[in-house]
Amino acid sequence: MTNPSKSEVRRMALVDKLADHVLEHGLVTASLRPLAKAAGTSDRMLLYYFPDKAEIIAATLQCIAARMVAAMSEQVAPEPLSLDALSQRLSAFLFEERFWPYMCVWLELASRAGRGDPLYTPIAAAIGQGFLEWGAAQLAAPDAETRARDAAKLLVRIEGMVLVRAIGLGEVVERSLS
Amino acid sequence: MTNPSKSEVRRMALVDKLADHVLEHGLVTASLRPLAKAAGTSDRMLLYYFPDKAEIIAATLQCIAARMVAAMSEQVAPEPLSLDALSQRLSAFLFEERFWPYMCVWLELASRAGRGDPLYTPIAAAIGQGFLEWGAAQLAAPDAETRARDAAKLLVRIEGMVLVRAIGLGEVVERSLS
DNA sequence: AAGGTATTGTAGCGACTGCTACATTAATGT
DNA sequence: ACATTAATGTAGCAGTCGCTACAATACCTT
Repeated sequence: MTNPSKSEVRRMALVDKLADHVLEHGLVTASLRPLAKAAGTSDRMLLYYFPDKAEIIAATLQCIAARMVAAMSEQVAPEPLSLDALSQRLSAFLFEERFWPYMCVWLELASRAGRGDPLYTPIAAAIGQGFLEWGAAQLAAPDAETRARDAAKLLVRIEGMVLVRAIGLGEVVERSLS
Repeated sequence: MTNPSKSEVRRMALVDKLADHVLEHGLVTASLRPLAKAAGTSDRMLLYYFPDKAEIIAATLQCIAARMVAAMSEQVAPEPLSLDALSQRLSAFLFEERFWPYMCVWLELASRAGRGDPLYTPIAAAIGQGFLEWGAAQLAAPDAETRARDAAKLLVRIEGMVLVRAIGLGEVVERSLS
C-alpha cells in the first residue's frame, strides 16, 4: 500500500529538514521552536503533523538512521575483509567530515539510551544491531561462530574509536590501528 | 598552602552531594534547582559559592573524575597483564553496578565533547588521558612502542564496550571478549 | 554592646520549554 | 456555489531555565 497521503509526504519533507538540523546542532538544542524554524515552519505546525515532541524526535532519528544505512550500503567492499582490514576501512570513512555529524548524534543517542530512556533505547539498539549485521556481512570468516565474534569485535572497536575521537584523542585512535 | 577556608570546605561538601546527584540522574537533568535540592540547599546558595552554572558543573565533573581515579587505583593488578587479560579484567569491574553510573556520565560527557563544547571538551580529554595512562602502566609490553599501541587499543576497546553496552547490546560485548 | 562581614531567604526577571484554544484562511468535494 | 475539511497564524498558558536585587539574619571582631 503506497500511502503518500499528501500530509504523509509533507511530514516526510519536514522530517528531512529536521534531520539536517539535528545533525548539525545535536539533540541538546532540539527544542520545538528552533526545529520549526530550521524546517521553515512553526512549532504549531510541527505539533499539527505529529502528536507530540517525542514522536517528532523519534521520526527524525529514524530518518537519520536511514540515511546512515543508505550511506553504508554504498560502502560495501567488493570482497570479504579481515577484521583488521574492515576496521581500517570503516574508520576511514566514518571519520570523514560528512559522516562525523552522524557519529555525534549517535553518541548523544547512546548516552541517553545508557540512562534507559524509553524513547531512545529501542532506537539505539536497532541502529546498533544494524551496524552489527552490516559488519557481519562484510567479514571474511571460516564459520558462523567466528563471524559472529569478529562482528562483535568490530562493533566494539568502531564504537570505541568514535568515542575516543569524540573526546579529542584522535591520535590515540590512529595509534590503535597501527 | 592548605586552604580549607571554611567556605572552601563548604564548597567541597556541596560538590560531593552534587556528584551523587549527577551520577544518579545524569547531566541532562542537572539544572540548578534540582541540584540544589539534592544538596539540601537552594539554587541561590549554589550561585553564592560558584560564579555560575558552568563552574558548578565543572567542579562536579572533576569530583566525579577524582572518585573514578581513586576507584581505579584500587584495581591495579599485582603484575603486568596482556592486552586481552587486561581488557577482560577492566570490563569486569567497569560493568559492576556501582561503576556503571560513572560510565553513563562519561558517555554524556563524551557526547558533549564530541560537539566541541568548550566546557566539556577539556575535562573529557583529561579523563581519557588518565584512562590511557592507567592502562599503559598495567600492560605487559616488550618496548615502549608496543606499550603505547596496546594502551591505545585497550582504551578503544573499553570505550567501545561501554558504548555498546549502553545501547543495550551487552551480549555483543560478551561475545567480543570470547 | 556595636559595627561590620559572611551567609541565607524571598521574590522575581526575562527567556525559554512543550503544548493548546481559538480563529482564520486555503483547498476540496458535491 | 456551497459546505466541509485541511492547513495555518496568533496568542497564550503553566512550567522551568539561569541568574539577580534586596533584605534579613547570623556570626565575629573590637
